[in-house]
Amino acid sequence: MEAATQAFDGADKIRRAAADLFGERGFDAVSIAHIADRAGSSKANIFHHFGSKEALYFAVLREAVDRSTDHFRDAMRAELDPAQRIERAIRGSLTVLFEDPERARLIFREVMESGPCRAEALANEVFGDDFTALTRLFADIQPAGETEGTVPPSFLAHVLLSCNVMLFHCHQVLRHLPGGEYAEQQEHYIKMLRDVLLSSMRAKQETNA
Amino acid sequence: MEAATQAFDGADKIRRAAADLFGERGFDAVSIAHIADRAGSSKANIFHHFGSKEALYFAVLREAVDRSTDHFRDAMRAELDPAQRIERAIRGSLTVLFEDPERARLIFREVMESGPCRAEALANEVFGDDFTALTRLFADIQPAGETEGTVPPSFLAHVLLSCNVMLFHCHQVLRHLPGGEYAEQQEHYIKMLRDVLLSSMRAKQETNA
DNA sequence: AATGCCGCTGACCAATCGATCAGTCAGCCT
DNA sequence: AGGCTGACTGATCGATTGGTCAGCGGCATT
Repeated sequence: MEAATQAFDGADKIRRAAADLFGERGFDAVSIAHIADRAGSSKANIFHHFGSKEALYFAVLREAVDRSTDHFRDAMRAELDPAQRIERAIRGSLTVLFEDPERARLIFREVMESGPCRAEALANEVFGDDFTALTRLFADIQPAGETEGTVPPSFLAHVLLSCNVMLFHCHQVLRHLPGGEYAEQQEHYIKMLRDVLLSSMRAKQETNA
Repeated sequence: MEAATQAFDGADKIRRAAADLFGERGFDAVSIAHIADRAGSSKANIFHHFGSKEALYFAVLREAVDRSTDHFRDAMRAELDPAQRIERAIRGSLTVLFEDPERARLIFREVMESGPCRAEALANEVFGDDFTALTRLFADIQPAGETEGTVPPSFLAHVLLSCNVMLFHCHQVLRHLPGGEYAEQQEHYIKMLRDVLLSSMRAKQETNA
């Protein structure tokens, strides 16, 4: 029965429950019993499908990463004027974060905690493509011939992603800060960040020491 | 004996061991036994001094927060030209993060995980003053009379803090990204972020929808 | 009908968790 | 000397942890 979807089989229900719980509370704060309970399954069944808690965590992480990059890539294909393309990139990145918060938290925790060993693998195999795409967007928009003495595109990508990630993780705190109303007005936030990025691209650099 | 400092008493050794471990691995991944071991004390003694694991965590957190705000406040007193004052603010915030990484991680985890309930308290009692000070710095620098239609100072504070926090937490990943060399050249990074902030202040806003 | 496989389970394991306990020891006040 | 306080400890508690195992029932194949 339930022939319509095989995506609702036991292993997948476990994966989704684990993704939610790991995202909310982190690896150590979540027990196999919790996951089994939320998935409507048994502890033993989790080990039957995934072998260990760590293996389940990695399975969930890999799925989250794959899904995120797909969303992100869709978000910036349009060929519009610079301001609109930047807006689109900001909104796209923001959408990736907010439409699946648990998974976003999962990934960021991994980035935070990864030592030098796993960091390089994460950079190459996980975030490299998206960061490169975003960098290229800024490089394309930059007025031709004016690439000397300006803020490099990769740094603008850093600014965009940093502001978005910070807004995502801290908006509950930001909205209570004096002048932090932007944390609740997403469209307003997007326009302000767009202006910051645009003006940074156009201005010539301060060159004093 | 050891009359020079009473800061080396048992409770303080426990606090410092706990700060290191909680910062490295988070609340749930650290056990009382670990802390007692690192502090050269006993499990029971920790409960004698702090009552519970949660109480110890809060004690550590409060101390970390107090120390951070002190450092941050020192970092931007100078009265220089705008570019130098911004540079100073960036470097100050960066110093707070990197000179005591465990404590910085501790605080950021708290911000990430705090639900709506504790978020307001954190904003008012912990980060409010620093954020306000930073916002005022940008407001002061802004060319007088040109405050209309520009990016508001509080958003520039958001940009500054976001970029620094991201650099701090993710620099192991960032340095392996294409164009991410800035993650290892702190002075270069500071100058680029300064340029972004300066040009954002000076430019007039895009006003299209 | 008998077979083997697979998704799944309850009972169970040793280890570890946070927390409590009675009790030791050193220093201080009277 | 005697009483008291506070720092400190080893032993131990019940609960929970990640993980194991024998076995159940349904389903397809032979």
